[in-house]
Amino acid sequence: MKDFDVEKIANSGEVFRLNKVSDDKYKSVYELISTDKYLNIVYDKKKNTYKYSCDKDEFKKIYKDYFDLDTDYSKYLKICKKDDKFLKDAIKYGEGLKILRQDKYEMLISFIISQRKSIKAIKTSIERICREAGKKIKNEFGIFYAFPTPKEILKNKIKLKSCGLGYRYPYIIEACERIASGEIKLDEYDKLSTEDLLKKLMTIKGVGEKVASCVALFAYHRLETCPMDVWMNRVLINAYHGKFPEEYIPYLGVLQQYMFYFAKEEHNVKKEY
DNA sequence: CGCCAGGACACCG
DNA sequence: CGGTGTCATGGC
Repeated sequence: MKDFDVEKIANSGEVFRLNKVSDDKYKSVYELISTDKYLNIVYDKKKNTYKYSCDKDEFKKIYKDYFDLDTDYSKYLKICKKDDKFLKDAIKYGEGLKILRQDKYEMLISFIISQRKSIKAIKTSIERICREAGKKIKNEFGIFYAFPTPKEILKNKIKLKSCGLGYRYPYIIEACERIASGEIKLDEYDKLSTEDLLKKLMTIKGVGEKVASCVALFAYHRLETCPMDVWMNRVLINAYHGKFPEEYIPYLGVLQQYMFYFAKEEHNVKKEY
């Protein structure tokens, strides 16, 4: 399936608990843990198909939406300007990427952790807090750990100090306190405009514009939000002379995902664009 | 060993 | 408002 590529999504920096666990000539196996749910995904290389460990009802109810499978991304990507070689190459390179609909709370904590860390380091840090504070999941594939709820994080404060969180530790504790107390209701932010959503998220200590944008894009599916990290800043300066074209703005978050993935994987931002 | 990582914040002018 | 130093720690 060229319009849905789990391998690329797993490496795209928008989801941190989707990982390849085995790979041979015939198939690749991936594991996804989202909140407290486990999904095993087998990609058949010959048939070019995916097989999932859940039943069809659950897939339809949860994962179709989670992976945004009903959306034809060509409607976003066709706004690429004809003379925009960088985006054209990025779209081709990133074919199969999706903007997922992930859990709001999990994204918030994950991206607070993400600041000044590599994607690899983010993943290990998240796995550690899940192991220290998350519920144990046992199934036919093994033993896994759910993403801890705010209460579970607060209950295991001391253990979390050994998870490589560094200076982000107090940020996470405070965010969890405000969510657990009911002061912050992430679900209610659904009805806010994107501008107000970002403002609300940024009232949380440790959440600046970049982290708020990631949460808005990857959890609230605000496709116009464009997280600007070190890679996207290089893209903006080197390929767009400091300004993205106006017509990109409604879907800049989607386009950004292809640009980010292309730039990060190929390290080619400085070359010829 | 040094450098960078999907940055935020306090402080400054 | 925009610019600067500082903040822990893992990966490479």
